Amino acid sequence: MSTERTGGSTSTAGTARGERRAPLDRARVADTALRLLNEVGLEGLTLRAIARELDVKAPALYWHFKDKQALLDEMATEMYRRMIAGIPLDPQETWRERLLNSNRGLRTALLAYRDGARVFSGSRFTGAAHAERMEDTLRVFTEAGFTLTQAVRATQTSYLYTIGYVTEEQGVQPMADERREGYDVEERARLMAEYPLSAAAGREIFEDFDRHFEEGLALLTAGIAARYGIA
Amino acid sequence: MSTERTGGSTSTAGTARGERRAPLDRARVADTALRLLNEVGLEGLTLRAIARELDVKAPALYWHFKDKQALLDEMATEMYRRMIAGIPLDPQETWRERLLNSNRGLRTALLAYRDGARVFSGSRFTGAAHAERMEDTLRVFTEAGFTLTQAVRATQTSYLYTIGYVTEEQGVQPMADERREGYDVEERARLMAEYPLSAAAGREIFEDFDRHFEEGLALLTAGIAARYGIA
DNA sequence: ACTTTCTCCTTAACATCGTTAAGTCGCGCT
DNA sequence: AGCGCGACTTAACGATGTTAAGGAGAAAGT
Repeated sequence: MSTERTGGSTSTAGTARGERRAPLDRARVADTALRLLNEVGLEGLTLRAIARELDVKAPALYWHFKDKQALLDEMATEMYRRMIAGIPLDPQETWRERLLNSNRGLRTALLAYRDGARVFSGSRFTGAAHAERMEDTLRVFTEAGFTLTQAVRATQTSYLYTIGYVTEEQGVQPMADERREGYDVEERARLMAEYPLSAAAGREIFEDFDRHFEEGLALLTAGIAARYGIA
Repeated sequence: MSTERTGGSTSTAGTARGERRAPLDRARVADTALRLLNEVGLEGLTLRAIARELDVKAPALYWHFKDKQALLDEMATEMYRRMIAGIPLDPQETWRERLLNSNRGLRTALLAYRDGARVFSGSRFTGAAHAERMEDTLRVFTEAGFTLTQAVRATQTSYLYTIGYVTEEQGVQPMADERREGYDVEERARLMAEYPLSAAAGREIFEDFDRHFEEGLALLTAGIAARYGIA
């Protein structure tokens, strides 16, 4: 989506003439791995599959990454970069807008990749590239009257809610169109016939993810405003 | 912790005399696997290691579980059973107490096992054993004046927050005493010298997990009370 | 111009993993 | 006595992450 493409993509055909393929770098590998992730999912994302996509053999990846986790870390970092590129930062935002926008953007970014939430929460950022946006968000909050402690609590709590939400969401619905088996709402209701409230709750848990995510965010912003006394 | 133990535990010694070992069942396997989880972590929890602990060979587990995921599901279900056993349900509770108690209990239950949150959130309950407690909690909320929709939103949102919180917490601190490398707060502060707010936020993110978890819960309860107009 | 060094990748191999197929051994039943 | 079935074992398969050793070609040194 972002950087240029060079090599032949489809298979093991190799470069056509004697032209040498440009050497890999971490960004190209991470980019390709993210594309592949959407086709095969996290459990299908093997080093050999990634290497094949790059027209290279698996051990070549160890020249650029010390192990698979380091590659996953780079993927998470790239996901984050694309996320903040999709959320332009407006210095005029209120803290509410900032909180809503960042968490909506985070959810969208995670949903953009199959198993995105699991990749993201199982990895750590490489470098300190994420600090700039964090700094700006904390500034928005402190200038709105929050103490730094309150600002961190507010943003961190909603961040963790979003991660938890999307993790669960992608467990039920790996991609926007397909649904994982074993989550038929009606069958669940039949199984829980003895527990009417829980049975009815199925629809509130396994459907309408967009709306329910928003409601959770609304609860959080209401709580932040109420507890910290900032409108 | 809960059921009786029979076989020799330490190694491959086998039963002493001609006495035959009692046949396995799902509960014994799950119990042993949970104990082993704390010693070796999720990535060390192989079928062969579990089998060894049970004085059995790995393929024997396939008599009781269709695959490894089914065993992990049973482990998650057992974690849940032990959790609700640790939180006696008091029908006199207010919705606030119920919400605080269940989420504190959930966090404690997840922290009781290395990688507990990842095991839990990656698995699904076997059967409908969890419905009883869910029903009771929804009853507490609806009798307090919430609509069913509101009750589900309130409990689900805090549930997802807790899962997200502990997942992150165990990423930094796999067990109560040990800390994973790469999370030195002071080194992080030095790396983020250009971003003073973010640097200072480190302490608010990577230390004092108990207190910060509580603060997030407080934000949520405040938000639920405010948005749904129920004291 | 020749050699050395360095970069980036390949080939080969290892230990380990989840999983399946086929066989085994004792127990209860008829 | 023979049979069937429950509960395992032995053997093996393909795949995975990872390491060791080597090799081709560009860059650098003298």
